[in-house]
Amino acid sequence: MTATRRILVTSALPYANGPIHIGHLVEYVQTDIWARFQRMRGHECYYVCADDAHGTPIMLRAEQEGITPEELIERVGREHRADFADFRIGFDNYHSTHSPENRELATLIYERLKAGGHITTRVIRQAWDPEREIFLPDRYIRGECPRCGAPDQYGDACEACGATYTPEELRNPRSAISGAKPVERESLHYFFRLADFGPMLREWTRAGHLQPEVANKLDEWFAAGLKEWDISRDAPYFGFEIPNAPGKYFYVWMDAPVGYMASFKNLCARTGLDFDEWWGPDSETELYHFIGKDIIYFHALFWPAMLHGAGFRTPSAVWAHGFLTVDGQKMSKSRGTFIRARTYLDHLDPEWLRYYFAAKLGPGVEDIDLNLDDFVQRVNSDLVGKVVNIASRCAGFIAKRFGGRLAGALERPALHERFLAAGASIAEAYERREYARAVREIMALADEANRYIDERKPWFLAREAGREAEVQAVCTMGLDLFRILMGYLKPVLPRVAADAEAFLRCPPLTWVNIGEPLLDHTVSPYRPLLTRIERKAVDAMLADARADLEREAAPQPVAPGGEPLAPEITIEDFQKVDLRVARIVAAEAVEGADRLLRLTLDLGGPRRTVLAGIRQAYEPEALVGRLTVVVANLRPRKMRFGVSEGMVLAAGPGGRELWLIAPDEGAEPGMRVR
RNA sequence: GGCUAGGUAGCUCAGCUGGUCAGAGCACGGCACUCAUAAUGCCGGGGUCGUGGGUUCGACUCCCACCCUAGCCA
Repeated sequence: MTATRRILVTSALPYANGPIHIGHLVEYVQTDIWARFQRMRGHECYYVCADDAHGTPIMLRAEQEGITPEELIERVGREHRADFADFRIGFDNYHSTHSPENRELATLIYERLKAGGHITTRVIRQAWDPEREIFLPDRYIRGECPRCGAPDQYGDACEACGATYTPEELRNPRSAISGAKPVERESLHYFFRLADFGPMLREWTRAGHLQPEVANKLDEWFAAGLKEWDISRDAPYFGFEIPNAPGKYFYVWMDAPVGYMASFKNLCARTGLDFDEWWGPDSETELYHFIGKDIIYFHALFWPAMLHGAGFRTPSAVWAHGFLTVDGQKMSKSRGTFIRARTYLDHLDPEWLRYYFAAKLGPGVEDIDLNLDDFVQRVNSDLVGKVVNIASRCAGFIAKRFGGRLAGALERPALHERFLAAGASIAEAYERREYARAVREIMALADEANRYIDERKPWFLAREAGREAEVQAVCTMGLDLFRILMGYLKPVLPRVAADAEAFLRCPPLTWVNIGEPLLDHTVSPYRPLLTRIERKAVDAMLADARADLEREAAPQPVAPGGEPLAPEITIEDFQKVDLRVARIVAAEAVEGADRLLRLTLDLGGPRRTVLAGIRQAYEPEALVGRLTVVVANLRPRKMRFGVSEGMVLAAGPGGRELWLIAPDEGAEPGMRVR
């Protein structure tokens, strides 16, 4: 093996305004497997991440919840950490972009870029919400698509026809925050002169730091020309203020990737690592960023340019992956396939999903599909039926007949060697992020191990007198093969591997010690290392996911009292309704009508007769003498039992559940209600 | 609309630079076995490799057009 490498890996920073979902997890699982693999190889490998905590959406969401942004990101950060921990994502550090380290580094990078002449300013015109007094990002302007006329589209693109445009082109634009019509307003913005780094980037993107298909994509962008990048936002904004620029803040995407550095710096403070050794321009360490394909632009252009321009090292590689679909569909809220990490954890074992992702992940940017039927079958047959089964079918003999004692020699050394030899190819697959290939090769070995046991038939030998030693030898061999398989799967299945180590009573498996068989060694009694997935549990999870969404889709103001709000009216509309205080001077049941009471009302002068449908809720006697409110200018309506000259106001769904509206003490009949 | 990636057995996927490349796992059918969380082993059925053209002695593999899916367009 090569000399010890020094490796720092990152996953993209999840945004701190919402929960982790299983789509996010593809990336964290992918990165975690890679980091665990590197550590098993004996390399020095750190895995850091952080919450991406700045920007307009977080500011607005906090406001909506009536808390400060700091409180919001603290709470979401706690949830994120818990979700990751439960999925056994083994971060060495998890930090936040809203941290002193990030402020310091973002500011430093900015100042160095400025000193290098790479920052420029320019006045731009932007949509402004006159009611909320805030500049509106494109996503916060809604209106009709200028091309196809679809209503309620974002300010940058139409979801119906796919057109892209600017917010100014939108028809009938409205602020998504206040509903006000946006106006144009000028503001001084700060720009990063990306084109200054054109030559450097062209070289960097073709120097093996990116996947070939990603490099191809960048060529397109180069061809289109590198534009200046707008890195400032105006107050009010939740983020870091730009030095010497009051009221101007770093755009969230400016300080987000700096969060990688900040998190590592925070780790350095805790562990004594030397930050400069890892981030200095001549660093000899390796730096890898795992990202989703949607944020390639930021990581393959802006980020290397920023780092280079500020005198830091550039990444060894940026690796993009595709998105997750569920049962072939984009994760969809309406289909109930939008599954939160927590919802998954409430019903299913995280190791299952880690395995399934690994079995599907390759080095490219293709999307992967979580097919739930396939998920159940694949995990059950591969992991439970094949791998774990090997231990299970050998352990019984070893425990019952030999008190847990393993034989002193391997029954078939050549097979042991073949399993070890396969490790090179498996390691190469992990290294290249060809996890699907690694898993295929490991499962082929598991098939072989099962064939071996089948061939030697320890259950048959056990019945023959004098062949005990063979039984022990075969099962020892089987457990040796199992141990090697567990070692190869350990990056994917950390919990199962740890339990297997406890069962085998062996030191933590590494790529280095995996070749050392356990001989003349006592193992613990076997306990099932992994159980089968039941389709029922998957369905229960889906039902929960749907319930989550319904809760979310029906937020408080949508249907107060279980009834949607009527269309908006103006104050003029309301003033047409003449509401008056009335005293009920007489009330009697209407003959022949189950629901009606005939009320005689005093409106401070004229008397009115009103037929009210409240009979199931009120006894006539109880109403006499009390005050209520009546619609006094309602056109009289002729009913079967007479003419009703108005309408009394009552709340509730109807029947017995009706409650008359009454003015407070002091109101007099005839007073108008406004 | 432009660009990128992909469309291979019921499902999930391998198939490098054209000539045993038509494959694997799961599912399905039969047999064997019973140590194991009904697990395992052996055998088998099943695909005109998105559609239509073209290049070639020969194409899943190259070229063109079209259809479908996903993503990107700062």
